[in-house]
Amino acid sequence: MPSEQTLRILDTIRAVPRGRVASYGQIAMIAGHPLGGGGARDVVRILVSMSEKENLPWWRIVRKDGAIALSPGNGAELQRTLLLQEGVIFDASGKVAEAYFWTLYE
DNA sequence: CAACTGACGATAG
DNA sequence: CCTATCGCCAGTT
Repeated sequence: MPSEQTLRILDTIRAVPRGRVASYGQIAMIAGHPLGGGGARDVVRILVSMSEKENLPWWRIVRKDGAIALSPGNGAELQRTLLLQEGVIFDASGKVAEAYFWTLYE
């Protein structure tokens, strides 16, 4: 069974609005985890192991620089497609514009 | 129960 | 610009 911290992260991920993306560190921060890279690792672990079992919008999670974090051939193309379907645009370098990052204002 | 696994992020060189 | 290293630690096997 997931811990409370895990549940908080799962909940935070589910709270990302459609057509927006969030970074790992951002999720960790909102969920109340220590930053500096360590918190982001939590999000990674949770996504890797639980995104299939839980009902998570894992495709809305990207790296802080806007690039897709997945390795090519491991779902990266799928993630890009899913985001495009939600209206998220990628620039020439394959990154999401900062304007698409979830801001918590809504 | 021990070892392994990671889709990050900051920093230093 | 790039690579290397460290911090962080739940979940899976």
